Amino acid sequence: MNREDERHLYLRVADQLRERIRSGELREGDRLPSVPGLAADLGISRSTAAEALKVLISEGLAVARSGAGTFVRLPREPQRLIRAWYRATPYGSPFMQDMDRQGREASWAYESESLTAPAEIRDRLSLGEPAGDEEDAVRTHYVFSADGEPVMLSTSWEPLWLTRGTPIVLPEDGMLAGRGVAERMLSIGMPIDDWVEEVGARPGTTEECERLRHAPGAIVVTIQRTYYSGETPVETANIVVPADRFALVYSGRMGRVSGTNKSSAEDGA
Amino acid sequence: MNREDERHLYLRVADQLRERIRSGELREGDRLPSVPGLAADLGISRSTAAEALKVLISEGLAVARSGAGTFVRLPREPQRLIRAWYRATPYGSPFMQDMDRQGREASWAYESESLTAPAEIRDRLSLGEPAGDEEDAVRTHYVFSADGEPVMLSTSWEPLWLTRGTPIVLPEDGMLAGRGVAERMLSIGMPIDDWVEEVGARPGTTEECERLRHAPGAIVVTIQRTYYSGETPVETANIVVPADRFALVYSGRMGRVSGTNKSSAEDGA
DNA sequence: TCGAATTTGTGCGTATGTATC
DNA sequence: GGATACATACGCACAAATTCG
Repeated sequence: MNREDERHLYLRVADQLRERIRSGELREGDRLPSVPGLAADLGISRSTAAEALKVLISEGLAVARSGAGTFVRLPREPQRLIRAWYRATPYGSPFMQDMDRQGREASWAYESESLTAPAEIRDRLSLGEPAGDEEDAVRTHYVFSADGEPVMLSTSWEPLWLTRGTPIVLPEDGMLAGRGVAERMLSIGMPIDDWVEEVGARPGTTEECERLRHAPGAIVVTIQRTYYSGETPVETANIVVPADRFALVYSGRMGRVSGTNKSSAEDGA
Repeated sequence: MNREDERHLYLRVADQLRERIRSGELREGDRLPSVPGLAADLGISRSTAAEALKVLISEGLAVARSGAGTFVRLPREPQRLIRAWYRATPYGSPFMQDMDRQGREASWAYESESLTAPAEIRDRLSLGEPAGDEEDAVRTHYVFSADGEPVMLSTSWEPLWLTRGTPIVLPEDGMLAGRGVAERMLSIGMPIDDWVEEVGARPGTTEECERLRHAPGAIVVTIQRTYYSGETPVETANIVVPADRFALVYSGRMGRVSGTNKSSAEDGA
């Protein structure tokens, strides 16, 4: 199965351990052979044994606990978060819909504040230069939970010029609280037409991992989402989900202009 | 500036080097001090000096080239890979289009083979149980490069029952070589209508990181893409991109059934 | 073209600190 | 407290890749 004889000793040892995990001999949470143990069993040096374990750790297949040992940590089958479906409905919050679909109980906590948006957000919301230190956006921090366990962080920004004086200035206030951005914006005559999401991944910050009750430095998937009403950006959010628990699902149709777009829909061959 | 006295020597050395990069003293492509050099200058052991460099490498701030040295590699603003746009055209390979749009020179290498698809792929292609050890799929490994640098891996699977006996059995053979799946499938009367992508992130495997010339264990974004012609899956691929270089962009319209879908379009209030 | 010098990578050995059980 | 385990730090030797005269 190996493409070559695998020149390096520590890689061969790593392969061997990986195989014992793959085969099911070593299971989630089991202790891997210790560094001195491996060294003695295989007649190799401790440094080399340690090197082999580091390979598995860097691949995310194991975690080391100082003083205790090195333990198998299998990647979980991730839950699917449906981010786009070509039959998507615009009502209710996407997160709620998803959890409903999977029969999990969704809940969330939030905290809103008006302030002057930072440069990156100004850009995404086309806010232009700040007028002195005037507050021009509402920021809301969300922590979403499924079955009581925190699973998603979101920081949402809405321009104040849009919502000032309307009943929906505060996202989680009034009749439409918890109904999602789309419905709220519709209520003030700004129906959301388009969305753009930019997806990336990075190690989570200490704060993010704490809030998600996650191991420090664990990988998170980040989404920068912006909603548009016509050409006007009406909301943007930075969303963070733990990568080992969630996969994002996008879906669409190819080769045709979708929906009734002003830029005339021709029929693809 | 350091939050603590930083107990460990190799971390202090790493901090020092990182600072020299941050300050601009060391620039993109510059050679960092060599292991023996560092050891001599700072009066530390070679192993510790090497350890310090490994920290920078794992942070993606440097790359080592065996025999040559260790070089600064500054994080770039991530390139945007456009995965979905509601004005998308079905012709040409998506990767090529993207690189064109960004004025980068795209190239790729590939390797095709027919074999019996593994369980996970059978599932995605609706292949059912394997008939003995009969080959029933064509697998193609791709390495895509931009400006000579490998940036994306893809393993594509196509069911043999579809393409056997047609001019497009081998993806990179014949007239339509390099034109992308959509065009090839169209040529045998299977136009691609729908796509589904499942996006996740994890540490790269040793092999993936090698192929991408990336630090071992660096974070990769994974995409599982499946193309459908009607209800029939005609291709599926596992795509891997380094997370520190790319962000995926998805975009769409909200609240309407897109395109002319057979499953009857009702008009949302 | 060849070889010498340099550099990273691997592998070995040892010792010490510190966390966990 | 004692045994065990990982993490750091030191030392050395050699292989393989690269660079340059």
